[in-house]
Amino acid sequence: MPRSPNAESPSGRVDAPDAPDVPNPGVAHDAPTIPEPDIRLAQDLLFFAYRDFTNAADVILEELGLGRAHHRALHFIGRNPRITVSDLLLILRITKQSLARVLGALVEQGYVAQAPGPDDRRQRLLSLTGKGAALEQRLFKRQVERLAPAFSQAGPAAVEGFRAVMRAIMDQTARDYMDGGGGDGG
Amino acid sequence: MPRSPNAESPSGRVDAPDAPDVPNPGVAHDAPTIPEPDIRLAQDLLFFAYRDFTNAADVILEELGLGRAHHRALHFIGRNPRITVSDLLLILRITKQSLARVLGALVEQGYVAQAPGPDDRRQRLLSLTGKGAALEQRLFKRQVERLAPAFSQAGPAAVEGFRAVMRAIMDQTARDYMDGGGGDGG
DNA sequence: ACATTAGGACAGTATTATTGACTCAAATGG
DNA sequence: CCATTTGAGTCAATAATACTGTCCTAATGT
Repeated sequence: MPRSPNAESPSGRVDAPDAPDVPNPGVAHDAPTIPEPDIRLAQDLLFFAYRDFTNAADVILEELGLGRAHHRALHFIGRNPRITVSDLLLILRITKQSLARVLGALVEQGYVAQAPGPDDRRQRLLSLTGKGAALEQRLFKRQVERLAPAFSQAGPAAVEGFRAVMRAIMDQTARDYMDGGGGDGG
Repeated sequence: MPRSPNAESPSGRVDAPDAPDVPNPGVAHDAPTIPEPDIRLAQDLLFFAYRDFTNAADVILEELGLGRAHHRALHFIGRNPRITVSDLLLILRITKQSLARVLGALVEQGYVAQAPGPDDRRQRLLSLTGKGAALEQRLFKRQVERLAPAFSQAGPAAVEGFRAVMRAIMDQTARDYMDGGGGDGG
């Protein structure tokens, strides 16, 4: 099993926005049949852009003996303070055991704090410590250095298009996360 | 993709947040200082879109006992017939040993053929066999099923913007590859 | 009381990557 | 001709990230 066993998983925080003009997901009924070269180009774009985007923070991570998995956890905890372990697992779509190693290191090194849930004391609500927030800011800055010039250069209209396309590429579950409090209100 | 030791570029062009309104003669024009929420959003978009894009082909790969590394090699060999091993390494940015295992499996299972270079007989020019092209088509189809509806839904203008932004995110090396024969001409 | 849930832990394995050193054959240059 | 470099392959060891299955505790809920 290479990666994720399932492509879709029913998530918790589903705040269903009624889809606009999405007919049947998966099948383009009347779609103008995108030419193959356009798709080929998009494959390359996704590979190179994602690779170089993620590479941006690697120097800092390596200094600290952390990896990208730690960065991802840090990012999503920072964006969702007091998130439960379960909800974080749903976002990352990795197994509990995979997260445990990464999260354990982050807690042990004082980047992430755990607090018992007020309603359910079994929960360990995750938040960044001051140290964790500082590191996340450092990592974030590196990615800003890559993304901001790209956005400026491409212009606001292009950025709008970028957002629309990227959003349409991901699954409904991920769209739901982004619409519901994920990252902007939680 | 766990990590790469070489980040390859501190991305020379960095606009300092401390120096806001300085006109920048070198590049297009000065950045209107992209708001942090826009960058945060883009981080999430890149994570989810890339994840779900790559997941699309996983079912087929798993059937065949192959991984994403095999898919990437298959993709870039398909797009660059008779590519040398060295050039493939430059595109993928992995080590010879990492490629060797993947490439060995693809050759052994008859997906990729090696031919001695006509000018330099040390080279083993890589191409897809019929079987390899068929598999690549199958994998490609899965990704079309994810990308084509996204493109149709977002519209041509959005796709243009998507391309501009993604292109601007990657390093110069990758842009050069895409401009030069990479993928469309050889 | 009992089943379920949240979280953690242990043991083992797979994939993809890394480094370093080494071989071999072909090309290249004094 | 011979020495060096280069393209490719290989061996051995290791790291990071992920997976599986199983078991455990404590809190919840019925």
